[in-house]
Amino acid sequence: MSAQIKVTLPDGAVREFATGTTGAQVAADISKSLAKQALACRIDGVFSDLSIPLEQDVALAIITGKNDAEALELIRHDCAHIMARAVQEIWPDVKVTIGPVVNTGWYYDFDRDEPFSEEDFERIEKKMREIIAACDPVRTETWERDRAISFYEENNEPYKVELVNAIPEGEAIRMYWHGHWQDLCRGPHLQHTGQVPGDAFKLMSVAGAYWRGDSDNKMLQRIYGVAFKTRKELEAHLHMLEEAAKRDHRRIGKEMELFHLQEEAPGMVFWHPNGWSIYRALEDYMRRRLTRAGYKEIKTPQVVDRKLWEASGHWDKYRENMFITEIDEDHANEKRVNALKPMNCPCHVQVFNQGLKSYRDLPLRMAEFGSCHRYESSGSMHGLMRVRGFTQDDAHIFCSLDQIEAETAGFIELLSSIYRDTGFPTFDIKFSTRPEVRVGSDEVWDKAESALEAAIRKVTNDYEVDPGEGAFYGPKLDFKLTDAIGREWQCGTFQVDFNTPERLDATYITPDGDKQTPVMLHRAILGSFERFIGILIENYAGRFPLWLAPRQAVVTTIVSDADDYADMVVQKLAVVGMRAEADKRNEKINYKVREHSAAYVPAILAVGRQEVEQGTVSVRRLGEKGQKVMPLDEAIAALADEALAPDLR
RNA sequence: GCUGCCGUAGCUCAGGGGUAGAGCACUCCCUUGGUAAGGGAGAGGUCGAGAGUUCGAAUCUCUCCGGCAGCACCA
Repeated sequence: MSAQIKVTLPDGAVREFATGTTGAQVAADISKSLAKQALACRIDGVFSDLSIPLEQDVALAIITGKNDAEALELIRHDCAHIMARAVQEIWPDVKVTIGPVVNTGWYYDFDRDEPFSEEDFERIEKKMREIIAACDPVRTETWERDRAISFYEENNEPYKVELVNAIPEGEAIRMYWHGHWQDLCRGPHLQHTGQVPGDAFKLMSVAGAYWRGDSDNKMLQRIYGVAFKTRKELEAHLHMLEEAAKRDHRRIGKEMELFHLQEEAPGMVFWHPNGWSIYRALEDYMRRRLTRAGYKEIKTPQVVDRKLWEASGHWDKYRENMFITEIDEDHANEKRVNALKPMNCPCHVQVFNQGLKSYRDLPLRMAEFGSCHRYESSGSMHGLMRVRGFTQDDAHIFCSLDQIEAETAGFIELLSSIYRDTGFPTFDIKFSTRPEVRVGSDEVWDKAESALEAAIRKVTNDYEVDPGEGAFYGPKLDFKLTDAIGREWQCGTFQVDFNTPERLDATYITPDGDKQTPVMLHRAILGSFERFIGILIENYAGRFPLWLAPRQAVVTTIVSDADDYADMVVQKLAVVGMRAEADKRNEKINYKVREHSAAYVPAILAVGRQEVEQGTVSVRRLGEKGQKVMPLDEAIAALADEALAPDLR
């Protein structure tokens, strides 16, 4: 009597079932083992629970552990719920909020007066394993809004009430139960708690997080966890984290004596000789690249009267991030307030404004290694990655609307080449278009956006569009590069600006003899030297290529009879422009090799009696096991060649 | 800025109401050794800063400064 529906499986097979049959029953019909392994399903492509009754003809795909990404998402999502249940079983008065899946695991935000400590983790994990071992069934129902609200009001879960109220009209309100424990959730979830591997998750950390991500709201406690399908994968992940920690630029910076930070100047870098050597190698390289690309380098003041910042709009919109200077009243001749520049753009317009400019001067590319200071909030600073005093590889291109496309294309080409040279062959592009609140006519925006997009297309079709995320003064491109362990860093930027030149009265004379406001293109490739060097340190894990390495070679003696010879070798290396030092200490060669290897010196040249007699050096390269005896001149020539910056080879 | 944690020798860290310890690094002595730690001796600290409690504080309390994780911020 009951109507039949047709279920099409991924292999094309069609089976008939009674209306209302669930995905789980279909799986059981196919095989017992599938029924057991089934985690969830896709109904006409929609990620769903196996307990949902099928009401019409559908395409059904059963998801098992073999469907990697989906299985992991399910496991992590169930982990979030199981953790929340464990927490509420241990501390019944804790309020639950939200618990989504994130890259390698999940988090769940709780409202609890007393802080969670990492000592609590063991207790929570134990409880989670009990819940998993119980194999409690998961079930789901769709409820009316009023019913859900009164349910959560009765259960004293105010955050859930707020969440239910926020669900848009027409969207289903799904209630889930993992055993006796209940949560509001989009789903889908596993068939029962026992499908979460009990030995492949771990609670990682606890931290504060604002309710709904708004700093005006109450701060909740967020517990992060990671989860995988097997214990082995969990262990591999934890191992990867250890390896990443070893690359931390703050740690390597200390080990290699590159730089330090101290509390008298929070967020400002004290560069040591080794770190400054990397900085200079990079700066010299960038200077050559920019010059060759048609940029003119300038230098502008760091301390500038507030009048200019008022004109640029920074005083109004950015003052809380600016360092304002104070001049001793007894010594100041005049009352004036200055600020350290947080950006270079207004200063560059001042340079542009000197003398009358013609359309023949455009495009005018003005570059500065601009030292900027921003009063960043205390919690946002992070080693070299986010600092208060930094140097941008900044430049502004003054051009006409018609020149935007060619300038964009030229920029992307330069940026790709520089990223390749510095060890980052792949990077992502994000294209941000006009926001709601903006300056400039739609016609001008049309032109700017299409010019930018056309320019990217010349390089790649692989870019992401972020609608509405552009600056109020123009559309922009952001460039994120990927390091050796797959992490992404935003460095480069390219912004079209219709606003600043007008505010600061920049003009040029057109072929018709009219005055016209130029377009200003803000652009950076490294972003800042500080941050980029931080990324370089982590990318290379301290093992810099020769052209960047602070000490490119150490010439170390085996016996003191070779001291003079070692000095001579260092001299020869210096003549070909290499950064080399002699190590004539009274230590065994084993000890010296160990020490210099640990300090990531790329080349160790050992000299003993044999080398002195034969005019050779014994070359040991970082990361290689043995060493190679080579004629001195040959060794030096090879090293000198390799030590050249990529653009000079 | 917010929540939590942390601040002891140059570095990594232990300790903890009766004014301090380890390893490495450092200095000196012996050792001239052929590719990732040769041996011995020595020196080194107002326990982040200030205030409070106490007979006594590095240890307990408070405030501040700085750091770490995350959140917020990053035109």
